[in-house]
Amino acid sequence: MVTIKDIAEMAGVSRTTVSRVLNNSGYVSEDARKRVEKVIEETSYAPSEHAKSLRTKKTKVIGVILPTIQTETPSRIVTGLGKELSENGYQILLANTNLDKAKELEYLELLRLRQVDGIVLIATNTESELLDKIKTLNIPVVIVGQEVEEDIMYVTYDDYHAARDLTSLLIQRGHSKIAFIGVDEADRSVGYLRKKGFLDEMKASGLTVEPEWVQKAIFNINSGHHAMENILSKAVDTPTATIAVTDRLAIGAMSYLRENGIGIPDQMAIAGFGASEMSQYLIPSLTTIDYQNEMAGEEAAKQLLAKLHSKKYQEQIILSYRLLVRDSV
Amino acid sequence: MVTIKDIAEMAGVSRTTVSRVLNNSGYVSEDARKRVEKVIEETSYAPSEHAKSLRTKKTKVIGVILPTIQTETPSRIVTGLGKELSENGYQILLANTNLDKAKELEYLELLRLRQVDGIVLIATNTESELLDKIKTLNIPVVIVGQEVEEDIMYVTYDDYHAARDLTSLLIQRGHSKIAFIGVDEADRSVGYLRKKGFLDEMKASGLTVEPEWVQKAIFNINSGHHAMENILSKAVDTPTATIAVTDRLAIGAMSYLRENGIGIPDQMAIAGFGASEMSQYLIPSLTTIDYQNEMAGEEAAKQLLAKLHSKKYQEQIILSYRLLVRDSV
DNA sequence: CTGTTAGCGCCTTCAG
DNA sequence: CTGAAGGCGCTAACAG
Repeated sequence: MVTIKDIAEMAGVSRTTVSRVLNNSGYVSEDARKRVEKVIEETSYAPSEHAKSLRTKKTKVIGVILPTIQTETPSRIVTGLGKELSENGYQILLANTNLDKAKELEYLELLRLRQVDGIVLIATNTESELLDKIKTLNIPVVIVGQEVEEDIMYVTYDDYHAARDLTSLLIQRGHSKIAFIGVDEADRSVGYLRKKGFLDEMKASGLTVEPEWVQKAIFNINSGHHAMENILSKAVDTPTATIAVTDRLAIGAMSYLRENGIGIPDQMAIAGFGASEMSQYLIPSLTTIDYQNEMAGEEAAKQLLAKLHSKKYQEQIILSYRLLVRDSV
Repeated sequence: MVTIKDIAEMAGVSRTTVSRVLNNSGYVSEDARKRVEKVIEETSYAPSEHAKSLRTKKTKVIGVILPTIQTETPSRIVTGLGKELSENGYQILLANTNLDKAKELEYLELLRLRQVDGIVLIATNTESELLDKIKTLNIPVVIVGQEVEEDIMYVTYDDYHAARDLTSLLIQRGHSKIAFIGVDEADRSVGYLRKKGFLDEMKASGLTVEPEWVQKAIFNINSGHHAMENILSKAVDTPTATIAVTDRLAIGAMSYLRENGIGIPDQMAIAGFGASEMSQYLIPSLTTIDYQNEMAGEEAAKQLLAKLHSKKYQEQIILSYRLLVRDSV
């Protein structure tokens, strides 16, 4: 393995000088620089990142913790992160919890040991244990997808108003009996805020919501199927529209409707969240909310990079959304 | 930051002894071990990975190069990789080429500089430039998704026979005019082998294939839509079945059929590859090939770990598949 | 403009 | 069973 020492000897200078041309720091004569660069070129030498990290305490690595990589939202976020980070010479160390909440804490610790320069946490909860851990970490952390206390950086979406808008759309279309397929409220963004937006908008329009219309599901297609079954079998007063907090839940719900010959949107309108790629190819195409996940990833990267370079950047970001009105309503 | 030196002092031993208990190497008296462990516990000390790497030349990091993270196949592979690797104390450094082939080479080099212990390349081509680079790398590399020369480790799928089986199924169902939506043959697995399987099976059954029936698409849903349009508008003799080399292409094709009131499977049967999650929720549900992508990831990890620990493990793996016969044929 | 010196935190002979 | 010493490859004062 060729090291800085070899380069120095071959170029007839000291290691310091080599280091200087490597890092573009301090003064180096044009002559010396040329010689060093030539040798570096010839040997295709590249400095050891580990030795550098040991010395500088910087690693140019960002840890990314995510709940799953099998779902569109986190994948898009990581794509956005990757773009922005790689452009700036940073790389991603991936930590996949596979939806195991305990692993979030574990990985936070692991990434600290790895001395990553920063961490992006694609969060599904905002428990205080997690937030406390983050604060003790002493590494810049950005949370994506959840709004948290003011002293932690985050980038999230305006879930509350998205839900209100979507509900409002259905009401405008003449629906007054609207069902809701949600998820656990521990997920503040997806579980709590989307539900609150729905309920508030219903209330603001003077509409009531029967308890049976509100179902709690988990994050998969089958659960949406099951939830729709519950709504239709248990509700005394059958709703004419349903909002599901993710497109996958909406897809599950649609499959139940179709199996039972219930027309969409005539007998049951339906809408989701997330603008999944499939949503436009469904029959009928699904009305949904488009969050710009890739941009969220890019913003998170920018926040982190700004922090690492001691620059100013907005530390709390709430991104907007687009309502994609399609044939399912 | 607490270092091995601090621990040594606090425990009243030398750094060497601390190192020994840390790595479970050499002899340490029960007494000394206890003291050291106690101090480590109290200080929640953890050794610096960088210092360790500098010394040992091992990093416990595996680089993963993939074409995109937004598609199910690579996501599943990474999930499988992650499981197996994290269980063995390895972590993943992610390199996303975003389908830019030039970046494969670039990242290979970058990962070498990072001194990763091994590399998994989820490959979409087998160009010699790539393979040559891999051989000069001097780091264990596993290729996933392509079959390559015998001196490189790989795990891939039996694309050829999968395609033959699928074609055979359609023929058994009475189809003799079968169209094919493929991709560029530079992707040997998806582009070349699946096409060859199709053609060989047709030939073996004495069936001919009109040139217009064979379309070349790219990896997205719209391209499948477009390909189906081409097939139906250009073919003199209209086929009664279509095989698409990915589920996404099949979904695009289905959407074209539906827009044009062409019944599936009555007027046009259709089948895909990949067992995407959506495939079972489509109307009609899509006949497809289930490759066990997560297992492929796990196998790749095992190959790499075996190599790193100088153990024996099969270096060339071709996984089988399951044919999921559903309503679209 | 350049080189010397001194570590960063760890592991690994080599002597006890 | 334990410790001293050296060095992995690099950067950062500091002194020319």
